[in-house]
Amino acid sequence: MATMTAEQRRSAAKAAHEEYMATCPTHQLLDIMSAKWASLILIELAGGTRRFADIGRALPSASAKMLTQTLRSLERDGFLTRSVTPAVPVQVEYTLTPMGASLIPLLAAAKDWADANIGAIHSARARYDADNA
Amino acid sequence: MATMTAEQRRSAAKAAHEEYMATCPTHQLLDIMSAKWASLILIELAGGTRRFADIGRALPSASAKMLTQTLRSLERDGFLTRSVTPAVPVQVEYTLTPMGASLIPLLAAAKDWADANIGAIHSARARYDADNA
DNA sequence: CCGCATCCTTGATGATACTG
DNA sequence: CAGTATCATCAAGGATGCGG
Repeated sequence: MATMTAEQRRSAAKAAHEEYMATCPTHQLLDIMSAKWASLILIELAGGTRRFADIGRALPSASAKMLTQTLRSLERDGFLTRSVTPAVPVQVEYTLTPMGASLIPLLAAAKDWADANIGAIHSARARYDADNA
Repeated sequence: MATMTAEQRRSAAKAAHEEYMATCPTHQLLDIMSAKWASLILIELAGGTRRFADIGRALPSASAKMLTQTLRSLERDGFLTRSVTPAVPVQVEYTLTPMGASLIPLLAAAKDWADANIGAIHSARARYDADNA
């Protein structure tokens, strides 16, 4: 069989697309930012260096485990730095890197759009739900 | 006991923060956009009206189920409209609403940032993994 | 062609308890 | 203070089959 079946073509297209998805910069960024606490942490750090407990107080609904996990992930990707001060008790401080800081305007733009359109979204949602009651 | 215990204060703060999270426009937008296929669909529709099967071909790695689910969700929130042409077989077309279209520049900004910084992210990741080997 | 229903797997999140 | 470890939960996503 020198030619591919329709099935094979679909399969190849799917594999190629998955490959693309895995490397697409935009999609990778979306993945990073869509972590439940990532954007909140970046916004908190936009106000300056913070200690672990400070972040915990700013985000009371996040468990310590999730804070650690998200902070580690953001550190790994170069959005922030973690510095430990050997004292008793230890002090750990988190600070945005220049790259992390450069993302703040994007978050601000998202906030502006959200503030401007959230009303319309809620209206659309209510209308949709009413029409499909 | 006229005053709250430390435990009660923490609990209250947590409840208040969860309330805030549920109403924060920015966070709601992040929720919508972080649906695995939402941004890809919006980008595809930015090129004009598309039929269901067209979108499926553009995103081969998405199952039909997820396409339907994501499209419904975006329709409900007013990002796009769905119109059915009663024929045999039926034709279903999806088009961005003005609000949906207004989100495209934001996605473009995210893409620009991602393209500019994805290299740095990968470097940071490699360095982090090497340091913690 | 389009989409719903069902079953199932898996990763993300949370609660709790313990350590340097 | 700043985690780590473990267990439990739950919703998102994927596979498959049927129906208008």
